[in-house]
Amino acid sequence: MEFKAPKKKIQTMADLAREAGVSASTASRALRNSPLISKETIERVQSVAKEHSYRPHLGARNLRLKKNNVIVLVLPFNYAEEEVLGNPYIFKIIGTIGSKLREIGYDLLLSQMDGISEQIDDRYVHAGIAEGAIILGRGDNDPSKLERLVETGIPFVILGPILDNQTYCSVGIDNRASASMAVHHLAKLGRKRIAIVSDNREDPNAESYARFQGYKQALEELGLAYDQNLVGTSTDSGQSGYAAVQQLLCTAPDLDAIFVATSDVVAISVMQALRNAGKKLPEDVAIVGFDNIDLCNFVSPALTSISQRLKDKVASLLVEKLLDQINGKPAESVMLNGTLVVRRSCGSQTDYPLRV
Amino acid sequence: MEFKAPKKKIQTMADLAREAGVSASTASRALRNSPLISKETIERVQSVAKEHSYRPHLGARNLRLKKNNVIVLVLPFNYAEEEVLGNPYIFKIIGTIGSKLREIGYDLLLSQMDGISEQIDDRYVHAGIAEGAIILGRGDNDPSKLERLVETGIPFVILGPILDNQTYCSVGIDNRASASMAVHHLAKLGRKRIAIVSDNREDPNAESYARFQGYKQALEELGLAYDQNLVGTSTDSGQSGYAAVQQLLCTAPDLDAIFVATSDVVAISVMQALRNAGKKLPEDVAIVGFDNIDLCNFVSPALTSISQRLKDKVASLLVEKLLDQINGKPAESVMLNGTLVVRRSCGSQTDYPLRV
DNA sequence: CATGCCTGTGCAATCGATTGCATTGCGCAT
DNA sequence: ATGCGCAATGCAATCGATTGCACAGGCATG
Repeated sequence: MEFKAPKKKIQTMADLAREAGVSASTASRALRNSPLISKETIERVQSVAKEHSYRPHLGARNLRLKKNNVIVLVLPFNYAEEEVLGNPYIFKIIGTIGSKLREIGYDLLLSQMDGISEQIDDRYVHAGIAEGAIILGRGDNDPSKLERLVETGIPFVILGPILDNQTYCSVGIDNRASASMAVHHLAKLGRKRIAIVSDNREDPNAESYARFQGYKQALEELGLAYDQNLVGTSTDSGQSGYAAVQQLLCTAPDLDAIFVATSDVVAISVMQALRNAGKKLPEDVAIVGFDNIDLCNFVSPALTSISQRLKDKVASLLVEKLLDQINGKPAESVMLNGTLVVRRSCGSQTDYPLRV
Repeated sequence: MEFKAPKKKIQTMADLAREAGVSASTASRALRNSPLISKETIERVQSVAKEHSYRPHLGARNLRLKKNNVIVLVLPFNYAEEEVLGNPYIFKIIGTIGSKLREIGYDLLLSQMDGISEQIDDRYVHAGIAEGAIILGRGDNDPSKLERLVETGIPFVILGPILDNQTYCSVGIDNRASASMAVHHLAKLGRKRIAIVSDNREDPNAESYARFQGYKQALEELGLAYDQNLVGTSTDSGQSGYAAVQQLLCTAPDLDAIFVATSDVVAISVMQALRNAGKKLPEDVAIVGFDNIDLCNFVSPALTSISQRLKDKVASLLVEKLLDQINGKPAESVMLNGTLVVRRSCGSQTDYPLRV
């Protein structure tokens, strides 16, 4: 509350105006280079402002203009908990979204929420704190919550798959096609007993469901039989890869490839578990992960993974679509294709070489 | 701008007051359970408010109260760039800080900045957007910038080491002591040729400098000679571990341990590089990293690392110290001790066992 | 000389919630 | 019956920037 002012306290527009010998309205216009004001006045006001390093109070401006240039970024899961591990991916997206928003003069409010819908409305948008929301994934939320959020008229976009009949805008990758691609690749290497590790949600709206469908679809296209014994279960935590491997080696000891549909972090623990069990990678078992995090390059063997082209594309699209809505334009959902980045866990010889 | 109101539009305090048959001031007091207002009126106003799901406009309230319940979290490096990789650690801290702030009714604004000082002041605090700042590390910033920030009177805390004569509050771990601990542990395993990989900043204020000092101090205490050939250089990126190993194997082919002072991610790539060079881990070379990220458990061999007890301690302290300042209390810097988490990269046999 | 127009500037209202002070009405004591 | 005090409520100012409208002065034109 108590600042030591440099000389005289120029805190408000009125102070500034007094110092420059004009009215507050003139000062305001002068700072914004209004054509209504004479050049001399503009220069004088601006130089006084600079001298006293005056900054307009944005809270007051926002109130008057009914604007605020803030969007809220919602993490539906609790990232303070252990599951953080799963997502260098999300972190990158957050950073990129932040940069994009800054470019266009918006600030980013970070929020962790469980019950998505009402809170965004009550606490941020209707409260005049933010103009819209970017939601990073549906988390465990019932899709109906998002439909209710639509009814409030709040602009928002969500990162995630497109559901049937959804009336809002989402940006996501085509999980089904990406998963299929992974399996096709493994088959091309000659693998016949291709397992999947997935978190196996029943929910047809979950990403893992789409990935699982892609797995089955690929098997069918390849003429391979779907075998329940080749299906392993994991959560999002690194440790859960161990359990999945333990299970799979029991039900299908002859497996020769695993598509870890959950995430790269789980895939890394899967590889570790396989090694502990005496398997040679990639000779005995080939692995494909999901997300293409940077660490894929630095584990042994380097991990083949599906890249979601996150950095530019996803973040820009989220921001762009949200702004369209804020500006009253309709925004349609987008589905991106993943790409497969092949590394040595699939027999590629392209690991970083070390010349000694 | 154009919402479809449920029935009548109750957007402002005045609307609500009209609907409840009272004045705006009474309505305002009623919502806040003022003892000045009769019980019946309070109930009536609150029920009307609930019925129309009225929410006060926080921007207006903040303007009036000269408050805003927002703090800005500053990432001094650009996390949108590749270096993100280095820090699952930072991400966890952000999540935990967010939770702590929410508990006490504060929101968190995320900001990426290069020139720290002026921007925080101009854009956020003096502009009435935020009440204070938590700065996650000094980045490449000149310490004088922070001293200038002190002069503005803005409440802030910084995550990082305590510098000599610094007049603001910082929370950090004792890098020197932690590094020393790592080296002592390696020596206890019988290693004699202990190398260090560090980003080797000249800057005596850098964390890496303190860690390097700890390394030298430990060698001295142990009666081991400091050897320039045992010093490798890395940046923060995973890839840089490869170069460091290449260099070290050339200058000191007889090394039997490496303390990777940069980060665990670099340590993981160091291990990978060593393996590619035909070294057996941990038999030929023992490794200790820094940060104790979750992945330490899931690489092979599991990585021994220094834990910064980040989740609770660091985040709470940052928040607590900042709030003290906002409330006018002085806040003193704190230095925490790291702890060494021993895993198999140092010969421990405590990796996750797999029972098949 | 009077009217009109244009350039610059200031007044006052506005955004929405809060709060010091004034006001009303009622009960109780003198 | 008059006055005092207290409980409830409303009025109006406030936070700080913005903007529609009114107004002053200068110059040119009929």
